[in-house]
Amino acid sequence: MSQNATSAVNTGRRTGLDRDDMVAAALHLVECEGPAALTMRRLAAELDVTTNTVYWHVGSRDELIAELIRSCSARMAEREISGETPQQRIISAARNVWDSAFANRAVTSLAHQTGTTALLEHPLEVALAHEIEAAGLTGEEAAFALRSILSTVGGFLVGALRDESAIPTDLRTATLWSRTDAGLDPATVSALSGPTDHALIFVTTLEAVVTAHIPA
Amino acid sequence: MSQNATSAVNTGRRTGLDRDDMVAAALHLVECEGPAALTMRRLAAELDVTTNTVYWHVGSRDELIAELIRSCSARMAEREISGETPQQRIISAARNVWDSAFANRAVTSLAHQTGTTALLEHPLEVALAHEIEAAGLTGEEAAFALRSILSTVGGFLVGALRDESAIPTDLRTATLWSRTDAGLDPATVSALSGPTDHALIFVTTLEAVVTAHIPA
DNA sequence: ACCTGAACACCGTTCAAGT
DNA sequence: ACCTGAACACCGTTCAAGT
Repeated sequence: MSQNATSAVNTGRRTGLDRDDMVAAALHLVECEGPAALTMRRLAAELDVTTNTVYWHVGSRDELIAELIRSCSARMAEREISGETPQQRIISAARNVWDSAFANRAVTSLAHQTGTTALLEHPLEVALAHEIEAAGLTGEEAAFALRSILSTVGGFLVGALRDESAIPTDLRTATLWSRTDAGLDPATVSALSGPTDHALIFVTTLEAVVTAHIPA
Repeated sequence: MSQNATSAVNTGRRTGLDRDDMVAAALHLVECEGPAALTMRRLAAELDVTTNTVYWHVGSRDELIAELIRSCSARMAEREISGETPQQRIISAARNVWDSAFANRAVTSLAHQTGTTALLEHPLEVALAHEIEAAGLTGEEAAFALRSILSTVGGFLVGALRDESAIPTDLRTATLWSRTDAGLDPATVSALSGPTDHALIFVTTLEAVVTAHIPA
């Protein structure tokens, strides 16, 4: 992809690339072609170096990904919290987690696959924690509310970010329901065979969860 | 692992194995050594055959996994629903999804990684759908309630089934919170740095979601 | 119909060697 | 300090060939 400024071929040393360039190229790869495209060999090819050069700078694939997630973490946290009441502000903060995940779905999927979701969302979670404390909860109570809300967000995100097009037609949720014949109302089966408005059910459920955990 | 009954070495034809044996061995592998252990080569070695033999019987890795999930699906659905009121029975049915996922966490993780969760849980979802209809909801209303409840279950499952020991210490949720210094109450930070009682927050939140979506 | 040997095109990672 | 060539031990999958 990028050629060396110093005319000649990459023989010997000095590519002019550093760790940050590796991470930047990795992010570019993930956002353009998805998490699966991020392989060490592919990244090396993109940078016109050997895989070993990548290894020298980033250590390993896991470290590269951790660094990538870390670098996105701060950027994704730049979101405003709105609302008058504590409950409204908590809902707003939780929606920020949802919105930022959607705005960066490739990176979010990568984090999810590699178990680094907590790292990616931590700044947004801290913001949410502040709003929960502002509502009057601390300690175990605050932790309980935060974890409940975050799990709720996570559940809807998994459903909403799942790439159904990558799944064979006959294994898709809608297909499974359309083939269901277990004495359910045809209208119910029909509704379940159609598309899902993830954002709508998320917001509705989020309000219920927040109302249940946060004193008015 | 298993040797041929017919004395000699596997030269030529007839291993005496069929598609079901492949699926059974795959299940055994997943349950004993986790989803990552399920590779075509590993499975072939376990059965004392060539990878091609596996391919001949199951088609591909994706088909093998789909078949594996399908075979677990029915078995995992054998759960009773208890409770007097519609709400109680819905909560019971939702807990069955949770309980069966825990009882079969290796297979559940595999399904989750391969996008076949819907296939695995479908019978339990059908049972839940029946209880929702028994509560008086049909069509879009029933679908809305079902999807909300299932997403909620899914969110808590992701958190509860995640293998934290596979994540480097400094990327774990607890570690991230213990290092957080953003003006939060020390008691809150301390609580968030400790272990999570997934089952407790799940049950509490589930009740809130069900109450919000199902008329009493 | 059922199975093997050999190969293709990938992975992550490491070692010894070069400048 | 920084980079390459070559290799190791894996993947999923396919092709031609055997019985």
